Amino acid sequence: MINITLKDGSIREYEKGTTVLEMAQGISRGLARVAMAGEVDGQLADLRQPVYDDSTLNINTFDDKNGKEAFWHTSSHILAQAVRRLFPEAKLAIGPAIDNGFYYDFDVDEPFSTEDLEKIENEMARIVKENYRLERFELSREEAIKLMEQQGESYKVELIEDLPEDSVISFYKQDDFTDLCAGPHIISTGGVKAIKLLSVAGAYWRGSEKNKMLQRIYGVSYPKKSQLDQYLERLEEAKKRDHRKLGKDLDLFSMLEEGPGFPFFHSKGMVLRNELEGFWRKEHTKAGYQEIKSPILLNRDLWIRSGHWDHYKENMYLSKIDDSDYAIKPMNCPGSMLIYKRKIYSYRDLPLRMGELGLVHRHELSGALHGLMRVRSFTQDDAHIFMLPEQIKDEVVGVIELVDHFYKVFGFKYHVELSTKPDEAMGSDEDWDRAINALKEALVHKDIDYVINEGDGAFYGPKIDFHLEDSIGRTWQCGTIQLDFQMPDRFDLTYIGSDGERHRPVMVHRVVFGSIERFIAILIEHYAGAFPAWLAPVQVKLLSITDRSNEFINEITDLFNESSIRTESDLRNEKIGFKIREAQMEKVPYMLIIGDKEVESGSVSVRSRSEGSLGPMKLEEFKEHLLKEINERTI
RNA sequence: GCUGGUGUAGCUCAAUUGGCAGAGCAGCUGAUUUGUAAUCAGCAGGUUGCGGGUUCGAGUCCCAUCACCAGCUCCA
Repeated sequence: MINITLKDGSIREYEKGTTVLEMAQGISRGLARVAMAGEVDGQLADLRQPVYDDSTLNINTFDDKNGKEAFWHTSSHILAQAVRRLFPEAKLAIGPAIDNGFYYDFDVDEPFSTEDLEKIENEMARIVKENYRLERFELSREEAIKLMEQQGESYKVELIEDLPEDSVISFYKQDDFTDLCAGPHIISTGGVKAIKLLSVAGAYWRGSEKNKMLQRIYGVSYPKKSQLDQYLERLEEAKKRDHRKLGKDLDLFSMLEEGPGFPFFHSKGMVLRNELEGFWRKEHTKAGYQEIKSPILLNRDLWIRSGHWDHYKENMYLSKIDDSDYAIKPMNCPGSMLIYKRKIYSYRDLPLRMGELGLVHRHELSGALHGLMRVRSFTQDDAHIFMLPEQIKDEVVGVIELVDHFYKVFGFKYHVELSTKPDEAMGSDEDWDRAINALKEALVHKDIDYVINEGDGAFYGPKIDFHLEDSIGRTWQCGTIQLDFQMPDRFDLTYIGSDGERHRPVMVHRVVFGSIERFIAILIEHYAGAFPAWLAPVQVKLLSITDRSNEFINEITDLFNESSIRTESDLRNEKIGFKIREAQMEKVPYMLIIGDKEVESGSVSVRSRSEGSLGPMKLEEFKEHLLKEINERTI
């Protein structure tokens, strides 16, 4: 007999070799019905897996990450089986579960069409209805290769050949369809009640453009139809919020053929930029930053010195001036380095925080461009902090506090990731350990949970990334704090220590917004274009009922202008319903309706974008209310 | 950059097998002076992304090119 510790801490006895599913059934029939995978001693386990030793057990349902993975993994097998039925000549590559669903790569002569997707989806529904059990079996390397060769699956053979010597080679079989797979899977195909194939796209075998382009089919599936509908609704909602559409509708910016990847900001988009930059300046001054501005165009020698010429040239825009090579900056750091080097610093001068809203240009691949999210020219809210080694923790804490403050203003939740030393890295192990520990200490000090990405740091230093979550649950990486062991070396930066000797300062490179352009894109989608008053391009719109109120409206406009409230008036000879409709579609936070009544009483009739009519208010009272809302940056 | 798709009026979209490029909204003009999400009428708006080709005839078919979209890759 073996002892199994359950999630609630209770211990149960089972026969050796009892499977995870049997245990789930023993715990609760309800749980067994929704079980999709298990965790044995924290290791992801298949439901069919027998357990031979004392272990801890956790049953995963669709609500758990592991459960989803098993579910979507099975879905991808159903997809592959359906494709094999309809297109017997298709070769299978790989088919994993992803964050939101699954995909499978196929090698076929003809790309799949939309009609094909429909047929495949129907075939998948049939396989679900036929409710095959997924049987797991293991083979030796030779047998595995032989089996896959028999089935003509050359990609699978390649995968098996690349597996480590001692690895278990497992297969899953449903009906007459067998696929190489590590698992786990749900018990039978019948559990996948709702499936939607979303798209087909080309994808290289093993992600390398040197390899053959395969056809990748993406899909999602859920245990219940209602969950699928909910997911599809969320996709629709995301589409409605697309910043490219709203950017056009709200007249914020445009992307033109004349400058692919180079955004044009319209006056309303500039209001957003200026507000964000103003907020940034104010908060950074408070936090002890100096602001600098370095040139956009700098000569080749600098880029050689910074290392960009050797490692980043493909992405840089180059120019020749008077027979010398120049490049447009793809990053701001070299400029900051030069400013630092202008002086000799004492250890008493550190930490030195130099901020720059720096316009950078990078030649991104044409296929990578995406609205304001991915552009070729953008403004980083950069800053470089030069410090003593023992100041790392305090400085990082300072940046964390700044980032936290910024994201809270916009109502973003966020999570943090810490990336450690990669295989190829510069700097000694001691430097890395000390730096990583300082980063960890800072996070612990601020009581922030974080995920560690082992070996995912840049070769020049470890980093902390901030991933913010928007109003419909998508995450975006924006802020980063990056330690850099390389730049101070390359530019031979020094400070004079208390011992009178020259020392190398530690440098941190950090951004809060990431890029103003991308941040604006995220804000547009986060707020669905309905910006809080402090950001709204037009904060209040004055709507006349008849032209008898024009004079009063002009007086109000002057009054608001004096307080820098962004005001527009609509004096057209139109019905009030029509004016309200337009102002509403422009997502103006407040509308003031001004007719004879208001002129007479000197009051305004207030309508809020979100709450509708608020009734009459004294003019001064409304003004104070709005100013308070703007100054407090409330939502 | 690669694979597939798309490109028609300022915007959203129509146009049978290749056969006179059309509608709504926006714009302009006129009427209407209106109370919380669309007042009515009229007018104007186009080298169908750009360049070639096939054809009696091309928005439609072919070639090339640019941009965009979905992915791959990369990343703020």
